[in-house]
Amino acid sequence: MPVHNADIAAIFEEIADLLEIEAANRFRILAYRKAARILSELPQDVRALLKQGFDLTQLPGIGEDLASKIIEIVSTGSCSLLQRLRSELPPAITELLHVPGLGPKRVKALYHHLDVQTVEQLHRAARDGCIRNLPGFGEKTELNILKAVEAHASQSRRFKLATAAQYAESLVAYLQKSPNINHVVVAGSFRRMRETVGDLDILATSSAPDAVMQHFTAYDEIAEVFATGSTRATVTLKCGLQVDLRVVDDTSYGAALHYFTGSKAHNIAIRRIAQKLGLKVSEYGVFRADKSIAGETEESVYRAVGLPYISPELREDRGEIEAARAGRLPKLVEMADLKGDLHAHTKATDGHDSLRDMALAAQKMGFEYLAITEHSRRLTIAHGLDPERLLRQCDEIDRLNSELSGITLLKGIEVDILEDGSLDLPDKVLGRLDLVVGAVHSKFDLSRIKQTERIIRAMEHPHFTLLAHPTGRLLEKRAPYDADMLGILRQAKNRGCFLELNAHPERLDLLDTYCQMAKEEGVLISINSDAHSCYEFSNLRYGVGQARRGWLEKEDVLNTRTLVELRTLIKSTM
DNA sequence: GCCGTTTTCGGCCCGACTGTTTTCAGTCG
Repeated sequence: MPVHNADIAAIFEEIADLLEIEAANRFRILAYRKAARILSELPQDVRALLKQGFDLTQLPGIGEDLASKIIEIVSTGSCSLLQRLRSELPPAITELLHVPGLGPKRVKALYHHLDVQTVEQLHRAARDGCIRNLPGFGEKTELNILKAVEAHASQSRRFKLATAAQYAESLVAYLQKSPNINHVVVAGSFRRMRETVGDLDILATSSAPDAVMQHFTAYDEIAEVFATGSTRATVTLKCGLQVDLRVVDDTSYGAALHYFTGSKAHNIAIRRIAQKLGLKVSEYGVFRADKSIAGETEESVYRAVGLPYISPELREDRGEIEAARAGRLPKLVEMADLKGDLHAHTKATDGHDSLRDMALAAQKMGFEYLAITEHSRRLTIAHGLDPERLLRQCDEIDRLNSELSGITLLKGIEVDILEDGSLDLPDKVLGRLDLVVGAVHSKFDLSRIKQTERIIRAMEHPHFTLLAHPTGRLLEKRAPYDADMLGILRQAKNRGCFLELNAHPERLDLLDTYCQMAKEEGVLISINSDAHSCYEFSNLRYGVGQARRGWLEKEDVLNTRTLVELRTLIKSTM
C-alpha cells in the first residue's frame, strides 16, 4: 500500500488522540500533533524524500524518534505504538473526542463508567439520562452532549472561503449598525485567506462590550447561542457556520487582531519569542511585567518582539518567522499587480457571455489583456470547440481586437490532455493561437507514474504554454489526482512553460504549498479566473489570496507582466 | 517528544466561558 504524507499525519493524529485519553504528557501529545501538521503541509512526498536519502530530522518538529516512526510507517504501513494504543482502548473512541464539548477527561470518564465507546452509544446514554449522575457531569452537560451529538453530522463541514465571505459580509454590515462598535473585522483563517474556513472569527472594538454582545446575539440569522460573556460569544448561524465574536478595547485592537487571526501555531511561536525577551503576549497587548508596551496595532505587536509586520496569509508557522527575522519576507503579490487573465470562456462553449462583453468586463478590472480559452472538442458536455469552430473564433477575435482599444483579446484554448499525453487538437490549429492552455479533464484515477508521464508528455508539445488547474481537485468534492508535482514543475522549467493558479473558489488550484515549490523551482504561476461570465473576474481575489499564502511576489506571477512582456515570455515556449 | 543567543535537561502560550463546584476542572480558541 502506498503511504502518503496524509496517511502518516492521520496516524500521528490518532496517536495524539489516544495519548490524550491516556493522559500522557501534554507536550508529547503536542509533538505528535505538530508533526502531523508539518507532514500534511509538506509539499514533497515523504517517500520520495526518503528515497533521496533526505534526513527527516531536518524538518521542524521531527526528531530522532518521530523520524524513525515515519520510516516504520512508510515501510510497514503502520506503527507499533498505534497498535499498542489501539489494543488498550476501543478503536472508535477517538471519534468521541471530535464531539464538541468532549475532551479527553470526559471521554475517559464516559468509557470507564458507562462503557461508552462510540458516538451512537454516547447518544443513547445521553438520551437515557445516564450521564448526569457521573462525577463532574450534570444535567446541563448531559443536555449539551445530546445537542452536540445530534448536530455533529451536519456541523462538522468546512465552508469554502467565497461562501463564508457572503455570510461574513452580511454579518459585518449588521454589526456596523451598532453605534457602540468602533472597529469590526473578520479575523481567523478567513483573514489568512485559507481555501476553506471552519468558523468565522470576528473582532470588534468597543467601550460598551455588553451592548455589542446584545446586538450580536439578536442577529436574526443566528440559530443558536452557545456562550456569551462580556468579551466573547459563540453562536451558530442557520447555515451551520459557527461564529465567534470577540470584543476588546481600542487600545488592544492590534493585539486582539493578531491573536484572533492566528494561526494557532504562528501565535505560539510569537509568544515563545516574547517569552525569551521577558515579555508576555496576549490578546490584550504585549506586557513587560504588568506594563503594556504595545498592542494598539499589529505592527506594534511585531515590533515589540523584534520583527517586521508579517502578512496574515503567511502566518502558518511555515518559516515566516525565520524569514522575518532574517529580513527575507516576500513582498507579496497584490490584486493591483495583475495586468490580465489567461483563462476564460464565452457562450461559444459553456460560458454565459459574449466575447465583447468578456473583453469589456476585463477592461473594467483594469486589465490590458484577456485570453479566451474555450474547451476543446473532447469535452462534449461543454460544447468544446473543434478545429473549424476554433478557427472561426480566432477570426472573430481578430476583428474584435481591431475595434477595441485599451484591451487585447488573446487567442487561446483550454485543450484536453488526453490519456496518452497528446493534445485534443491538431498542431496546425494550435499553431495559430497566442497560447495553449492544457488541462486534464478525464482519467483522474491513473497511477501516479502514468498521470505524471501523461502531463509531462503534454508539456513536451511545442505549442504548450500553461497547465490549467494542475491537481484537478474540487474543494470538498474531488481529491487531487496523484501526480509528482516536483517532476511536473521541473519539466515546466525545462520547457519554459507555466502553471496556473485557478482562482475559482471551488478549485484554488495550485495549492499554496505547491506555489512555494514553484517559486523555488523558478516556474512562473499565472493567476487565472477561469471565468465563465463577466461577474467571475472578481474571484481573482481568492486566487491572489492563495498566491500570497504560497509566498508569491509580483515577479513570480506571469500575468503581472505587460502584454509586450507576456508575448515575449510566451513566444519563447513556442 | 522536541529543542537550545538563558539550556543536551528542563523547559514547552495565554485567556474566556460553562457547569459543577464551593474554589476550579474541563474545554475551547
